[in-house]
Formats: sequence, structure tokens, C-alpha cells
Amino acid sequence: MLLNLQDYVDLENTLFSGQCFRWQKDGSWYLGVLKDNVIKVRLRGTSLEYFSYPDSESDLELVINNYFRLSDDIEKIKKTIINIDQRFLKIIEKTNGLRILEQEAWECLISFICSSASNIPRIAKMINDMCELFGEKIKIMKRDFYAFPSPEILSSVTEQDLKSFGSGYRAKFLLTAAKKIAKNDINLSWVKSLNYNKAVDTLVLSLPGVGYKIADCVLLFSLNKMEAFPVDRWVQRAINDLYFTSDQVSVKAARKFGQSKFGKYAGYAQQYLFDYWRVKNRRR
DNA sequence: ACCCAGGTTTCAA
DNA sequence: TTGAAACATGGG
Repeated sequence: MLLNLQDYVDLENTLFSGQCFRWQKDGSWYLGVLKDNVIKVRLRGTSLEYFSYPDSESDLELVINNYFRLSDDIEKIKKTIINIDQRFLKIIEKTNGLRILEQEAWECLISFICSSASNIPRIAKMINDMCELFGEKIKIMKRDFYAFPSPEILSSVTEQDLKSFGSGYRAKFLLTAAKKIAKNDINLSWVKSLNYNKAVDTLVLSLPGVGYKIADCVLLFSLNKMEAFPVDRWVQRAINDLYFTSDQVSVKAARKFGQSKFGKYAGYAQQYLFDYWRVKNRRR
């Protein structure tokens, strides 16, 4: 099925920019799992082409539209950010077609609890191993895919089980999160309905192992809070290089700065910065 | 052996 | 309120 694109989407930049961790490349296609469906997507001219299994393509049209946030007015977002700082002209050019996704919140939360003090390849391996161990298998064309394990499943295993895929000290945080979500102590749909500040506080206060950075990632990448400005080591460096060259900005100061500087599209500005600085300074 | 990675928690000053 | 150390793990 083909979906017309208002603005260019670069699947490579988008799906491997450290906001999601489960897509794999297969020739011109990208393979992933969404809502218990295996999805195959690629760019075809100015359209996004996709196939799904087991559900029909038309059943997943809304899911795909929402996941890739195809309604975002990218031209307006870019203009707004460049208007705030001209240097983003070059930064956005280098990260062209990078889009923010709207993922399933539960998967996003667990993924970013796994992400702490780690790196993208290792996070991806941890999460994929976790899905192979605990997720439902989906067989298609002689290949095995795995759904993301439900809160019920993850809350019913032991901390040792969760350490078996290399989560280390994060295992106890994962288990607590799974239990709270399974018991509906925290409801992520409800968090989504809160305003940004209340949503951040709710996540940080109720989930051990979740601080402002992880909360901001979950809010930006799955709960539609585009004003979130997650600050990791790369974004901290970027903010420091651009705006605080002589000092060393703290994470907290960088976050506050980013939020007030970029306003309602801070999340997009942040993602451009993250991608640009990370690629620019990548060790090889 | 040491440093670093989409951090958070704990504890001391 | 701020900063250092501990927390697990794998790659450079």
C-alpha cells in the first residue's frame, strides 16, 4: 500500500536515530514490528510503501500514519527552528528527513529504561534479545519475528530472567515498571492526557530508574509531547558547543535552556542536534 | 587497563 | 543545590 508524503521522510535517518531500536534493513526495505504485525516499509518516490502481516495493509493505515507522524507540518517546524537559530539551516540539511516517531508507549518506556548509560547498538541488542526470549513469535516467509512482550509477561518473570539479556542493574527497574503498568498503577494513556510538566513529574516520581532524560524520551517519542527536550551526553555537548562554549553546561541547565529556546518544537530541535553531533563525532 | 555510552540513585559537602 | 561515586556491560 502507498501513503502519499507531504514532506520527505528519510527512513534510514529516522529508524536508526536512536529513538527506536527494533527495525532492521533488508535491501531497500525496512522490517519492523508494530501492534503485533510485521511491517515492511520503503520509500517509493514521494510515497511510503508498506506491507503488513498478519493484518491487512488497510487495517494498518492509521497505525502507520500515526507511527511516522505523517501529519506533522515539517516545513513549518523547520522554519520555526531556523528562525530561532540560523545555524540550524546546516544542521537540518545534514539530518534531512529525520522525523520524530510516535511509538507504542509501553515499548518506548521499557526501551529507554534499557538505554541508560549504554549505547545504541547495545541497547538494540538488549531489546531484541528480550523480545526473542519473552515476546510472541510471528512467523512469516520462513523468518521469525517477535512481538514486544506485554506488561503481563514481563511482570511475571524474575529479576534474574531480566538480567539474562544483559540489562544489568536496569533489571530491577524493568521489573518494577512492568508490575506498575500491569497493575495499572500508572496508565500511560492517562499520562498522555496530562500537560507536559505534570506528565514528566508523574513518570519521574512513579517509576524508579526513570529520570528527566528518560521521561522526556518517552514523552517525545511516544506520548506526543513535542516540547520535551531530552538531554543525553550528545545533546549536552551540542548545547555546550553552540551556546556555552566557555563553560560546561550541566544536563539540567541544558534541558532548561533547550526548552525555553525552542519552545513547542524543542523535541525536533533536540533530535536534529542529537543526530548531527553524534554522527559528527562518532568514533570509528 | 581505561574510557565511554540516548542515566539514575545515593550520599556527602 | 550541586557533584562524585556506584551501578552492569560490551566495544573501542
